[in-house]
Amino acid sequence: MKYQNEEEMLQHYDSKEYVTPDGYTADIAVFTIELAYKEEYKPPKAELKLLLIQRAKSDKDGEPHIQGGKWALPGGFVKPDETASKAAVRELSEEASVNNIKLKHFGVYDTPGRDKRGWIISNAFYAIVTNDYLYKRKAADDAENVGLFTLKEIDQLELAFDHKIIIHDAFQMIRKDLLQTTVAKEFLPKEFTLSELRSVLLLVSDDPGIVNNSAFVRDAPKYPFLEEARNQKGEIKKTNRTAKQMTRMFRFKDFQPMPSIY
Amino acid sequence: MKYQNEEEMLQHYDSKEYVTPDGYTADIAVFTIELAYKEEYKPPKAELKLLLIQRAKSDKDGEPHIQGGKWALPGGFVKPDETASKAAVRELSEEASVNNIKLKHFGVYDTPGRDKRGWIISNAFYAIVTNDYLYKRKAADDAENVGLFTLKEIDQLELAFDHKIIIHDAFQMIRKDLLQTTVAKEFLPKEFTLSELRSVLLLVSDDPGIVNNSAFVRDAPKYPFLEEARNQKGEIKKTNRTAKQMTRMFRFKDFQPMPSIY
DNA sequence: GCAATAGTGTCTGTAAGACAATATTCC
DNA sequence: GGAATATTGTCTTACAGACACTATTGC
Repeated sequence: MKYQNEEEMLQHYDSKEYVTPDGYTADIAVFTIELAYKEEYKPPKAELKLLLIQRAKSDKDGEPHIQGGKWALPGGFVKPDETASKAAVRELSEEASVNNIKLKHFGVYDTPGRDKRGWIISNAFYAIVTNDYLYKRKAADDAENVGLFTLKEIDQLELAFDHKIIIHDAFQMIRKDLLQTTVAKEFLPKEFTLSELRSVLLLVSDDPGIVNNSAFVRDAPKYPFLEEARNQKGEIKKTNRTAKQMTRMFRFKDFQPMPSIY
Repeated sequence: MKYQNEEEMLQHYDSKEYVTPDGYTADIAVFTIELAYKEEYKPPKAELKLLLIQRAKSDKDGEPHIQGGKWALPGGFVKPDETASKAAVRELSEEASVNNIKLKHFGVYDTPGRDKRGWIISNAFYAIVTNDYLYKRKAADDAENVGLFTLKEIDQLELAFDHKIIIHDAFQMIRKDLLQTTVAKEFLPKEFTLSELRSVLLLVSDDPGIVNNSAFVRDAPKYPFLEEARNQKGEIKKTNRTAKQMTRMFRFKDFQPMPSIY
């Protein structure tokens, strides 16, 4: 027996005796809903868009960049002292100047050959940012350009690596989560009107309980995860940003419902 | 410019210029429901259990094994020519002689320091096997022992790495999926009685629509993802394995419902 | 007053929950 | 007949969907 105990064995453990991955990356599908208040006193028209960056054709030394010119999800290599999730936060800040956002992991992409550089594993996250964050965005070091695209527009683009697949998965995931969890709140201001919430939900559902406006306003106040926004005096807050008539504002309560098919 | 194009650049790309992970593993939470038909003509009593292996204290050369003696999820290193998902299938077959099962990825565990051997990333899957598969199980090379445990029992065990966290996540995930998808079918034979389905659902829900037997049998036949099992003559198949009285059998249709909180 | 959104009322059919009653069958 | 599960029936209340109607307000 060469080693007496686990401590000693660990000192002799050398991972390079085995084949190890060549890289570990985090890619982020940054969703935003453009709540276009085109006219005053109108409920917004929502559009679900994804932020993509166009990869630079070459780096600062003039070397051609892998998959240069193609559009891609923001992301990059995870450093050994961080989790993929932390790397995602860092990359978003570096590449797209996007901060303070909600992240959720939704998949791992590790098909051999997906990246010509070698055995590279990608963790996919989706993030949701409200529109105003994106106004502050700017292209950074290895991003030539940044843009917002609908799923339809993305299908026309040439995408890097297997990002088209990742993006389709991301859209499916956000659709599911919008209906089964309260993530819709990430697309909305803290306090919102029912027509704003409804315009977000209409992106992903044609349930009559949502489409039918009367039914929606009748039932929404009863949802266990919503409550009316009130001021110090206990009065319901109102706004007229979606209609001439002042309308109630709501907020999400800290309650996670568990819908069931049974 | 050193390189003329992407081909040439790739030839010179050397991942070892960067720090890369020391390992990429797949761990599998193998669930099974023991449908104990203790007495004849009784609906089964269901218990949700997880398969764990006890890590060998040392390998065949007598070297101490990392985290030897502790209980752990079956799993192991992913090879460079496979996906984590494929590795999971292989490991299950090798370590626990479990084959032909449904796998679902549910998380990545990459907190620095989670494995003393270095920067090791684990993909977590859950798998569902019906009871009979497990009767064929046997401990293999680096597993000293194999056992089935309830969540309560697991909390008493000493577990390797961060497997206790992974296991808790796995139980949460299976609970959610049982209620929001049709995975329940993986715990059941292809054709089952309503009391068998109900005993599975009772593990994770106290919804009155499930608890109340009359309500359950009244509504279940109307679920869009269930249909009566019929023979060639078009008659509803029946069995008396859960009661003296013959009872209808059902099967899952190929329909994925999308429950909603709105 | 018009247009547009917010919110309420009405009606009908169906679903949910509780629970009673009946049916079947092995022993 | 008894025990145990399966299945149907009853009743009451709640909810869903459709849609008409009222309210508010800037122009």
